[in-house]
Amino acid sequence: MTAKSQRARSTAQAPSPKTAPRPRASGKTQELPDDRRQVLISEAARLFGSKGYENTSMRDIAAVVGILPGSLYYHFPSKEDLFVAVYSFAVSQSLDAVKQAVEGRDDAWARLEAACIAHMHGLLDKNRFASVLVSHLAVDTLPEQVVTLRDKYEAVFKDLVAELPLPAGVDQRIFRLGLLGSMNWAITWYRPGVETPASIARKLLNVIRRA
Amino acid sequence: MTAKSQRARSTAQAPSPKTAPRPRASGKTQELPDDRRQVLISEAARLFGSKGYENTSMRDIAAVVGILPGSLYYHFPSKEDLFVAVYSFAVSQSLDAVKQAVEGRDDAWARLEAACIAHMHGLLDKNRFASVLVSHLAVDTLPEQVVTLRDKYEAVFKDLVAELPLPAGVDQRIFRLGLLGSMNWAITWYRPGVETPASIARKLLNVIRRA
DNA sequence: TCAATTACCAAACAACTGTTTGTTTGGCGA
DNA sequence: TCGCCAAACAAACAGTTGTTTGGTAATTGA
Repeated sequence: MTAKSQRARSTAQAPSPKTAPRPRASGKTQELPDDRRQVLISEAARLFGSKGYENTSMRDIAAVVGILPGSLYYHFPSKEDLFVAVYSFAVSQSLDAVKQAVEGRDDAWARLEAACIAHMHGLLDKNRFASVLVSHLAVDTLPEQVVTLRDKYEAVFKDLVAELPLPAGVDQRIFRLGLLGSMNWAITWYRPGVETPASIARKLLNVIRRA
Repeated sequence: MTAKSQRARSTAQAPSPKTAPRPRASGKTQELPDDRRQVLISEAARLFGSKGYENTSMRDIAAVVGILPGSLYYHFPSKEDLFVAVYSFAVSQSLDAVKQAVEGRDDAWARLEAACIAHMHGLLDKNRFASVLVSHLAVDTLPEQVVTLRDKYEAVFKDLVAELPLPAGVDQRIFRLGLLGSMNWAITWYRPGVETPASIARKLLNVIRRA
């Protein structure tokens, strides 16, 4: 994500094979003839999320997929484009999880709690598909699209907070940013153990929530 | 902070010139013959804090100091050692600021508020000497010494929280981690404007504090 | 005055980075 | 059977990275 990329970035979204891609012939147990692109995104997400963007090389990603580095460029025009795809995937996954957790519940606090639990789950649990969402700290080096996606995701929490019967004098924006911060920061200290992501989410909310 | 450094790291704390260093002969207006090492640390802190560790090269640091890259290795045996020095400096600075802000106050909430304001100030204000404290997200790639330093800093907040008359059922640890998270996360969204670091600190605390 | 030390320069090093290029493979529709 | 095309390989490219080495002015203590 260096400011000066080595080549100009295309805005295209990669070849996007409309015609069904042919299944990989090689390989022992025939895997699903699944969308190859999605596999790349998922594996890259895991690496970006755990090691960070700058500490993950295209060679790393290629290796875990079982491909040569150059071959990645058939699917994505640049590393940054790959990151955007990964981030976009993570946002849609998290959005789905949060929305599904919320729906059906009536009480505003219960809805927010469900959303927080879903958020923490995506952030800290085995999959950790959401961890890439918070793997980047230097915001001004983030591609514009990514910032847009992040805002889109956080808008859900904006709505949930708006529903809350908060006492006058409590800034909704600060409330939301504080809550998200306290949750996102958990990746710096969380270790699997007695406390689950869900229990942490509940406790964090409990600190904020008035008796 | 790659797990496998290119060379083994020394544990030494750099030459540490006890004898007064000679003033730079070159250069127009004669700067203070100040401790050179401290200048390096300060400039490196600014770069690490704003661009992040991996996006800051030894050449970047050398350039802002007006030195050749290799010359840095006279003062610090490796980039990682330099980072540890920077982090250590940031911790001691922040510790001083927080302790000074707290002392003289009696009320537990007032003490915590003063500490939070000091913390946010160091994090977001012009100097931003504390921003390097939160510039790293992947904790397991952090040098051990840095983790120790971080814990030492956060211990102050541990004490401040312990003083608080919190209602039963509120986990002190979660309270502290949540508060620190909500503050530290502010570097991802704070922009200088109407809201000051101090006002943000107060509002974040106000969300947590019970009426 | 002279040897030692401090703090640097100049130049290179190997390893690694993202990326490009040309080529090959295998299946599918015509 | 033929040509097409998705998807990969193989190999290199140029630039950047942290770091090392050997030398050299300026200052200092003796």
